[in-house]
Amino acid sequence: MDKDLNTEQRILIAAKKVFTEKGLEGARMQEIADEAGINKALLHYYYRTKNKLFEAIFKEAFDKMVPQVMDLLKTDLPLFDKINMFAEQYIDIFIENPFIPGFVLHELSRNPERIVDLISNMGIQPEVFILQIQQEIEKGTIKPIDPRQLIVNMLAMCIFPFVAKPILITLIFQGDLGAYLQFIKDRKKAVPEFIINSIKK
Amino acid sequence: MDKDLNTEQRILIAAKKVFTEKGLEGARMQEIADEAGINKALLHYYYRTKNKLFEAIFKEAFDKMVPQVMDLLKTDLPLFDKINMFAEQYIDIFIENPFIPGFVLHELSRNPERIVDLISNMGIQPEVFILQIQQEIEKGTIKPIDPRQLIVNMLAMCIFPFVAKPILITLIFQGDLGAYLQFIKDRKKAVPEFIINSIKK
DNA sequence: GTCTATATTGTGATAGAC
DNA sequence: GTCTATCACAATATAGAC
Repeated sequence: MDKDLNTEQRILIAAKKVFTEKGLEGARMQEIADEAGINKALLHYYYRTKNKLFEAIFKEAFDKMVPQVMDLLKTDLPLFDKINMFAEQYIDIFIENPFIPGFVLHELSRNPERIVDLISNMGIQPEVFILQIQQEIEKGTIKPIDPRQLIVNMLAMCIFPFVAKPILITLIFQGDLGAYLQFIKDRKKAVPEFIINSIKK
Repeated sequence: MDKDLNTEQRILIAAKKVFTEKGLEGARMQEIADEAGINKALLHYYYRTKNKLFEAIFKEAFDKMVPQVMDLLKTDLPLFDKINMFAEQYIDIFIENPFIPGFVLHELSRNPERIVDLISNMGIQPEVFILQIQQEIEKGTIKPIDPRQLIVNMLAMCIFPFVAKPILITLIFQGDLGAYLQFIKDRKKAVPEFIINSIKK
């Protein structure tokens, strides 16, 4: 499996799989080693401790979760265009990495101090987007709304369906995985439509 | 601490605190014992294993997460009334139990088989609510929308702010916990308003 | 760099006195 | 019922040969 990749790459791929699915505490070094097709000792050779290996994976996951699409909100595109592109791009990222949202959210809850470090390095300031929303309200283009409520609603509707995947499949899709996946794809259009319907005058 | 409670009650309170904050894998029996003001052996006296104790806690948490408010959706109240009451009651539950959403979602992801058992016992059928939405659409009272998208949006906007608490506090509230809490309270009105604005004609 | 074998530690669980 | 002391095992981590 993946014979053309070097050992370190195989470790990172295996570790990402196991850590994102089971979390720091739930993951076993043995399982990561098996997944990578090597033995435990080699894991410690490349990354001295489990925590060091975890940090490498977590940072990568966090980068997927937070900054990429946030840059979009800082551009000078029209508001409705931003909302459309944001939902589409964000949901696409999670279709490719379905375990990332639950993983990052859970690990941040377990260890909130981490966030300050992670965020201070990257310039994620929602102020620009908030300002844009306020200006649209003043211009009378959209209905009055607390910009922070709007942002959290956007994040919630994009992220939640991945965090709640098992319960949604059972409760709403009667175990039909295909129906769930189609539903997720549909959300790339449905979510921005829902948002824009709510705020447009 | 809590000297008027008996040992079993103290164990359950302590276990709820530790399990919901750290999960099954992250929780330590020693920590639960300390929290309850007893020793490890006594935990095993009341609940033979860690898993048994966990199951007791998880079931209670799941009951808070899922059924209570779901009953509301089966009543014959007008649609907009339901949406208002649902958001208010659901968010109130999580204000009282802020760790429940992340806990339940994470543990269900780790062990999805559990869901079928848990749900089969309680009659949580979203069909009634879905039917009501479809009827309102046919009557022309609200805009056309996939009822499942609407339901997931409602759940997402109520639940997500609690799952993402640490990241929201840092990213949106610059570490101001009080602002976050006020924001959550405001959502009891803001969420149903956002939803109804989106679907009403 | 990669392996086998082993050391070390952490933690769930039990034995047995009171 | 509650405690102290201990066991047994699982899991991280290291030593050392190749």
